[in-house]
Amino acid sequence: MNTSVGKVRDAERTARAILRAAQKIFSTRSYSEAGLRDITSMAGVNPALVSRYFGSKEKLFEAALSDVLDVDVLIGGGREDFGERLARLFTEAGVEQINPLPMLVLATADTKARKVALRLLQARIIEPLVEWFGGADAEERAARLVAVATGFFTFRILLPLEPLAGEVSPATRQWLAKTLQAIVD
Amino acid sequence: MNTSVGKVRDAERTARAILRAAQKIFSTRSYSEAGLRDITSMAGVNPALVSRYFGSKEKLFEAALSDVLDVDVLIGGGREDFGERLARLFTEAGVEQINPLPMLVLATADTKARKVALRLLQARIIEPLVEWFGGADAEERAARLVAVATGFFTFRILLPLEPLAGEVSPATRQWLAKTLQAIVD
DNA sequence: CCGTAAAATAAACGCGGGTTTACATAACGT
DNA sequence: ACGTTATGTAAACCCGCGTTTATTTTACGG
Repeated sequence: MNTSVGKVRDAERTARAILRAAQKIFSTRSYSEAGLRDITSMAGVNPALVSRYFGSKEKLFEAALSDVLDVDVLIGGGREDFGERLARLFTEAGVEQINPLPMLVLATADTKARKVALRLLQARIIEPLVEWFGGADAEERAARLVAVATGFFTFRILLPLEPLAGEVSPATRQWLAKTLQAIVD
Repeated sequence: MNTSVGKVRDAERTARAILRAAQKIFSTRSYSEAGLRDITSMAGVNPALVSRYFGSKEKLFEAALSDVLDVDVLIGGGREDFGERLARLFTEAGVEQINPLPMLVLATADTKARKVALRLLQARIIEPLVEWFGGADAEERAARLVAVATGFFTFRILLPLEPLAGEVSPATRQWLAKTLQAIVD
């Protein structure tokens, strides 16, 4: 048993370090621009370990995205303030933190990442969302929600368009809240 | 003067052929996945001609996107049926045709293409749109519009999410029209 | 202690990318 | 008609990528 910190040899710890680094990198760079050497150097390990612990770059991406996708931040509250809550979440989320939405948008570009993203999005977000919405048009509502959220984030983070990038004005936040709330009602 | 069709040597014609092929390819594949050899083979010419006629892949992308971006399809009509008109445009546009929206979304992934896309979007779409909107919050309205349109198209074409991909239901089209119209009013 | 297996590394491999270079061929002025 | 220039091609170059292989280093049970 080793209780010291630092450069101990621990497979689990190393795999986690790679996963965390991958999540950070994949949140800012596209699948093809995010080099395995970038990720592993951020984690402080050798590129070959990706093969060992995750099998391939694609599998690593899947693990990274899957670990980040969490529907509870969306539906973990009442339906009344749904729009307000999500609008606050989306406008306050910084660029620097790990975020599933940029990862999703960035994934749309690469064929491999796109397949993985669509599958995970369906299973981890859409399906619970449909369950939560209920009703005949639940699928449509869920799709509208992710579409608006993704579009908003695209121009807030990836293509920083001035009124949306940086600090979001109260007016735009209100518009976002209203638009999202309309999807629920 | 050569009036025959086919394999005549005409620099302008060749450059146009490359540009058209580039627009098609860049509408379906990301900047990094769209190989110059794919584009030039579709145009029926040699890859080296990209260097000659456009300077670089990045310049070719810029020319291709610039040629396709057209704000008139957005503002070329009355304000009353703005939402309806755009909703019909966005839901009827097929995957196969050249389309600026997929190009934009796909461009967000690559660093080089992103810079070009943001600059062109600003100059060719946002600014005329702001002019057309008028008023104090014109920038905000323009940004909201492109955000919603882009989000919608992301899940309609690139990440084909079922209720949005393929044939769009009347309910969703109505929702889109209403959402877009609310941005104008 | 020591030997064995796990963990991590270093270096190379194969491949495809954009781009450049050298060469071939068609068009056009004189 | 011919030589010059524009146009197009073929092949190579250089680079970075994901991945594999061979080797070194650490941990742990006997």
